[in-house]
Amino acid sequence: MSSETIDRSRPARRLPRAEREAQMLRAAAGLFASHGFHATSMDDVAAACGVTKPMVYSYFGSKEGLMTTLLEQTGNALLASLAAMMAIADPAQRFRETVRHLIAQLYAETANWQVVLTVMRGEGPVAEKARGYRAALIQASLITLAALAPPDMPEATARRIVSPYAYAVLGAAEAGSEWWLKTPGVTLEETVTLALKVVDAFINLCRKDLGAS
Amino acid sequence: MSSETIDRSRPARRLPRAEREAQMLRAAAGLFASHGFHATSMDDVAAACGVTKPMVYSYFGSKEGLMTTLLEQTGNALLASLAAMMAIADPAQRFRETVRHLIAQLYAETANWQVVLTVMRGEGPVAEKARGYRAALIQASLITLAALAPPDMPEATARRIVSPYAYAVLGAAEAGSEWWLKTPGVTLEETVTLALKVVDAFINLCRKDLGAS
DNA sequence: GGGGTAAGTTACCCCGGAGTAACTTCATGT
DNA sequence: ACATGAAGTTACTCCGGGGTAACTTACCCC
Repeated sequence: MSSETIDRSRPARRLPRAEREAQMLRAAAGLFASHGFHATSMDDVAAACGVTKPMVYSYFGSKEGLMTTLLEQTGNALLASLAAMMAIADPAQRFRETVRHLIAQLYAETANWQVVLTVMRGEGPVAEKARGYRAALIQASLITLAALAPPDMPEATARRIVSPYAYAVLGAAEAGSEWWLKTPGVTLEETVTLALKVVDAFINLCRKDLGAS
Repeated sequence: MSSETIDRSRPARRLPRAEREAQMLRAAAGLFASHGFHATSMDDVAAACGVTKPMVYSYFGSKEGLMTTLLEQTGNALLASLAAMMAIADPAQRFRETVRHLIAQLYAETANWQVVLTVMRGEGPVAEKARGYRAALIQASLITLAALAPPDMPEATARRIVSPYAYAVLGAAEAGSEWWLKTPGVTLEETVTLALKVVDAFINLCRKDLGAS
C-alpha cells in the first residue's frame, strides 16, 4: 500500500471536523472494500485523506470504532428498510418489493455495501457485527417465506421447511451482487428483473414444499 | 486461545513425521475453520498437537505453506471431480450429478471444506488461492448451464445470459452449506434432495432465458 | 491584533505473532 | 553399546501496526 493521490506537500489543508470525518469514512469504505479490513492500516486510511494517523484516532477512537461507524451507517439503514417492508401484507409481494428496494440501495451506496459484504466474511467482533445484519436479512427472509404457508400449518413447521431456502436465497443474492460488481454496464432494471426471476423461483419452491406436507 | 486437551507435561510423545504432519493438518483445519486464518497462530496449531512451533515450521516452512497444503488437498480433489463430471453429456444431468457428488464430499470431509469456505472469504494470497477453486466451480457451472442453450445459439451469447445464474447457484450452494452446518441432524439424503430442487429451479430459469431470446 | 481552540504533526511505546538458531533427547540399526 | 539423525525444545529476533503523549500551526472571533 502506498501512493494515494493526495498532495503530501506537508501540512494538510485544514478541514472542519464534520467534513474530515465524512472523508475518512468514504476513504475507509473504499480501502476496506478493496483490500479488506485487516489488510488496511490506520495509516492507510489517514494517508488517503492526506492526513496522519492520530487524526483518525481523535475522531474515531480505534480501528474498530471506525469500522463500527461505517457498519452502522449501512446496517441501520438496512434494518429500517426491512422494518418498513414488513408492512406489506402479501408475503410474495413483500419479498419482491424488499429485493427491489435493497438493490436500489446497493446501486446508490455501492462502496458501503461492499464493505459490509467484505467485512462480514472476515473474523473478529467487527465481522460478528456485520453478520448480525446478515442474520437480520435471513430472519426477514425466513419469516416472509414462512408466511406463504397455508393458514392451518403451525408457524414452527413452516419455518423449518423454508429455512434452507431462506439461506439459499440470501446466498444467491450475495453471489449475484458479486456478479454485478464484476460485470460492467448492467443497469438497475436488468438487475432487478434478474433478481426477481430468482426470487420467484424460490417462492415457488417454498409454495410447493409447504403444500406437499 | 489457550487450553487444548493435550498433555503439555513437557517432552511430547515422539511421532514419525508422516503422522505428525497429518495430525497438524487436521488440527490446523479445525482451528482455521473455527477461528479463521488470521486469528489462528502457529503456536495454536503446534499446541493443539502437543508440540512446539518450530516443529510446524520444520514440516511446512511457513504459515502460508501450511494453509496451502491444506487447501490443495481439498481443492485438487475438487478439480478432479469436476473434470471427471464433464464426461456426462447431458448438461442438466451433469449438473445434478456434480452437485450430488460435491455434497457427498462435503459430508465426508466437513472440516476441510469448512476451511476452504472460511478462508476464501478472507484476505491475502491464501484467500486468492481458495477463490481460485471457487472460480473453477463457477466456470464449470457456467459452461454446463450454457450447454443448455439451443444448438443454434452462439456460445458467447449463451454464457452471457446464464452468467448471473452461475454465480447465484454457487452462492445458494454456499449459503446452503452454511445452513447445513448449523442445522443438526440433517441427513445426506435430505440435503441432496433439497439441493437438487434448487438446481432444477435454476436450470429451468436458464432454459427459459435461453429460449426467449 | 492577539489569544483560545480545533486541526494537525512528530515521535514514540508496545505487543503479538511470524520466523530462526542452536541446543537436547530419544530410538534404532549394525 | 554407541553413533547418527530425526523429533523436539528453549530462547531468542524482527517487524508491522494499533494506539498515545506532547508539541505546533492555522483560523476565527471579540
